[in-house]
Amino acid sequence: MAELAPRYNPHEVEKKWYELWESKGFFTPKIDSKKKPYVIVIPPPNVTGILHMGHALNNTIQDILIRWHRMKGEPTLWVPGTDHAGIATQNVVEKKLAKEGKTRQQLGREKFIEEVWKWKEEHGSTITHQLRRLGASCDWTRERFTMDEGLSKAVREAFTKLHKKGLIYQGNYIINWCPRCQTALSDEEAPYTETEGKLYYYYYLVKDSKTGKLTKEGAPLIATTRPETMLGDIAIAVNPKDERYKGIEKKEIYLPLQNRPLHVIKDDFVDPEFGTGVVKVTPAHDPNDFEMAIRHNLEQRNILYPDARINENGKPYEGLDRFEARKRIIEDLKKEGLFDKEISHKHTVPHCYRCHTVVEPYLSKQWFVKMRPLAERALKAHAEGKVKITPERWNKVYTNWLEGIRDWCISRQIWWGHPIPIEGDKDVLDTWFSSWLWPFSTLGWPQKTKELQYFYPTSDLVTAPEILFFWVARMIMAGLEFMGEVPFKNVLIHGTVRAQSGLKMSKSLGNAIDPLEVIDEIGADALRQSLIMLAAQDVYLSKEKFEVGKNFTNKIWNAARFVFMNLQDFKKGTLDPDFDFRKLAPVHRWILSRLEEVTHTVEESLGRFALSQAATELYHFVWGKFCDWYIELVKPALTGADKEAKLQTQKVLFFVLERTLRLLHPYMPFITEEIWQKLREIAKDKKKWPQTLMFASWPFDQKKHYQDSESEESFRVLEQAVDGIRELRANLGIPPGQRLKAVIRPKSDHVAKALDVFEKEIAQLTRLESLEFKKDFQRSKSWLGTAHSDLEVFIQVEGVIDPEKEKARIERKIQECEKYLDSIRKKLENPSFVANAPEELVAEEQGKLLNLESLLKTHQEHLSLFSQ
RNA sequence: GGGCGUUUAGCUCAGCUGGUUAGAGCACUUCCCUUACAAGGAAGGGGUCCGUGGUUCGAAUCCACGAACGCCCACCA
Repeated sequence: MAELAPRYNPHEVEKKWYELWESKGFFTPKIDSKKKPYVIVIPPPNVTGILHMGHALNNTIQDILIRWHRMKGEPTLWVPGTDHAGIATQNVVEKKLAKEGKTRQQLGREKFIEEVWKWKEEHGSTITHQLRRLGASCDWTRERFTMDEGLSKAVREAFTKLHKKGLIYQGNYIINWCPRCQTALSDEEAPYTETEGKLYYYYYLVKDSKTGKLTKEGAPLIATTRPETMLGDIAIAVNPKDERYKGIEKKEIYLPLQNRPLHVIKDDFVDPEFGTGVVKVTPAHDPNDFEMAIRHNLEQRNILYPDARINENGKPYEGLDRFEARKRIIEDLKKEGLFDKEISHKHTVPHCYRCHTVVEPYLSKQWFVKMRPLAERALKAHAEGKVKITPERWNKVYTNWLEGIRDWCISRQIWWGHPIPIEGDKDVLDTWFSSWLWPFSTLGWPQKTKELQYFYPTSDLVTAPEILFFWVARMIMAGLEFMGEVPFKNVLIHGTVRAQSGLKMSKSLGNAIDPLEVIDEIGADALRQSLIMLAAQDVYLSKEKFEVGKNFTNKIWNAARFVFMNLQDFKKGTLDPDFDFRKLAPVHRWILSRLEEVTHTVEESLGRFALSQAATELYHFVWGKFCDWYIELVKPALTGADKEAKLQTQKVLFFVLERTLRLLHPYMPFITEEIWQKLREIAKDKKKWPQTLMFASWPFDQKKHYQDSESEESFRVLEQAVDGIRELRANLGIPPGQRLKAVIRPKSDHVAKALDVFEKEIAQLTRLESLEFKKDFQRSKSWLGTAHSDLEVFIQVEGVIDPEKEKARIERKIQECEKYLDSIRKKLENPSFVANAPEELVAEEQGKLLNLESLLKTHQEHLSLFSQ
């Protein structure tokens, strides 16, 4: 006979079932042309990654959707994989080499790439194993890596196609350059951070027409945040409408320190309000100046080596780091008497998203994708409703970005990545150039595989908002471009997981909670349930927040234990699916009606991606209805002599538990499978059951909606009656075991009728000696009562408590309370106590005060019972 | 400079399209180890739903303005 261990042991259970699921191939869907598949592609985590709470949330959501659809009988595919993460991975391997005293340059390119692959073989599966621990039901037989052969082929194909179409071009442009990683970065990879910087003012030089000498007299004053870039100045610019600088173009302007002649140009870009109204023009080191240089046909003068040291164009500062050069140049300007002032200036500075080094706008030859034509189709598809983003507000963010899209710099000067298939080019492609093909490259594209045909386009994409531009928007463009169809129909954007402090969780900040540690402590199900219940929006995590899930797991386990303990002699197996519920006793009809209701709300909530709401509904059904009321009500029938009543109860317990496990399974796959398998063992029609709960049918059925409003209404009255009696008992200090006589005065005939339905149950739950329903009950002194919306409840206190004595007892308590309160208040009103005592002590006293005040209020209310 | 989000109990947050007395978890108080569960059960205390004004028979919910905090985007040198 099946029974459950006194304690749920997540480790054992999780290992056992996951291995079985995976080894039996349960995660691999069968292609069935008659059925519409449900497909998700995983946002591939970095191959260097280890599972953090963001992943845990993201993948729990996906797994819930996947398991839900799988139970609905749809061929369900979740494609897993990892991303080669160019710069990140290269950094990791370089660090490893550094420990061995080696650099990648010493190794050479080929050897280095070998090292990376070696690293990948050894460590690359860390995160996918961690996903297994979480319970993720990915089809691991289809696991892909963005650098594996098939995907590399897809990348080459995509590049070639776009190149042929003229959508890929090469050119000298200002790009974001990370001097540490020594590579170009896309705009998205160079986020701006607000920085407290300086704005430096200094004079340029003008050639005196008489003496021919260079002087600051009559020369323009210029403001800049990056004085070192003056070494690359080609011109100065003013706004053509700026009256102050009328005729400036006739002057001969020279660059200080290098004493080079500069052009003077007029351009609308210059804002007369900012700084001095004169801009130094440095075409090779500023994107705006670059644009101006093109408009005015100016030379571009590069002054930096790739590592951001000054190059030979910047003599005499050659060899100095950019920030060192800045210092020296300011000093030299001061020496020459040209420096005017510096003021503090808040501005935003781009930083490398990988290493946080200040990014340098840098002129170099790079590859670009012309985005405008791609973006227009993506916008059109979105406008036609082919892709929907949830929550709704992200749709505008998406369209705004596409409308203002700029060309995408796709070449990177690193070694780890897809080589550009153009001869003689040493660059590799941006990592995202492989990820944007993910929804179809993983299914075999450019080959026309049957997988591609069947599973594309995918269904939903689940992701954090951070990569909406990086990834989601680009996938939509790629899908339309290469497949002629959007890659997914829905994008679900979930909240960001943060530490309690509001900061992003990160290892380096030491505020991270490791999901695996939590799984070790309380199990994957508890982690999943907690995360989902919390994740209605952004999640601010702390360890205590996992209590909800932990306690819930325990509750489910114990409820199941109770059921099993009472099914020992249960031979009749399952409740027939087409059993007529209406023949059952009201209490059974009630729980079945509630079960049906929760099934519908869960279905409805999942349908609009309100996963957190569905989780909360289930939680309250299991705990608040099934455990707190139904199990309690049903206990006597299970131990009583009425065999028919007992059997009926066993059947319903079995039925409700089994159904509930199915509803919970997407959220808590392990514990539900464990219990469900035990139910399966004792089921009469075991052979009809699927091998796993994963394949049990999802219990929602639109056509068969069982609702029993009569028993539900009666139950609401029962709750009021029971609450009323318990309230009186607790408030009057009557021991729980004390038998009582009670009278209920219903407020209407309707309520009276409802009361009759559950008369026995009311008496049972409140341990009554007798219970009467009297519409015209007149209270005498020996009865005390309380009112609820549909009824009033009275209990006889004569012989149970002495009302006078009880009244006196409460009055005494009130006095004690007041006395204590008084002493605390005095203490807190004493200024020297508040000033000198330790903070904790003061806080403690204040806490006591609040508690006592509430206690006093309670006592006073109890006292009022006697003066009704 | 634009855009978005958040503000509800001591703490962390639910509250979907406006509708009984605004909910949950944790914490707190009192009682209870009742044979599923003390990681539990029962009974409680605690809320001018950020502010102001408006729409409405009715507003935590809708609108306007404002405040605080947070996020995203943007070429002000």
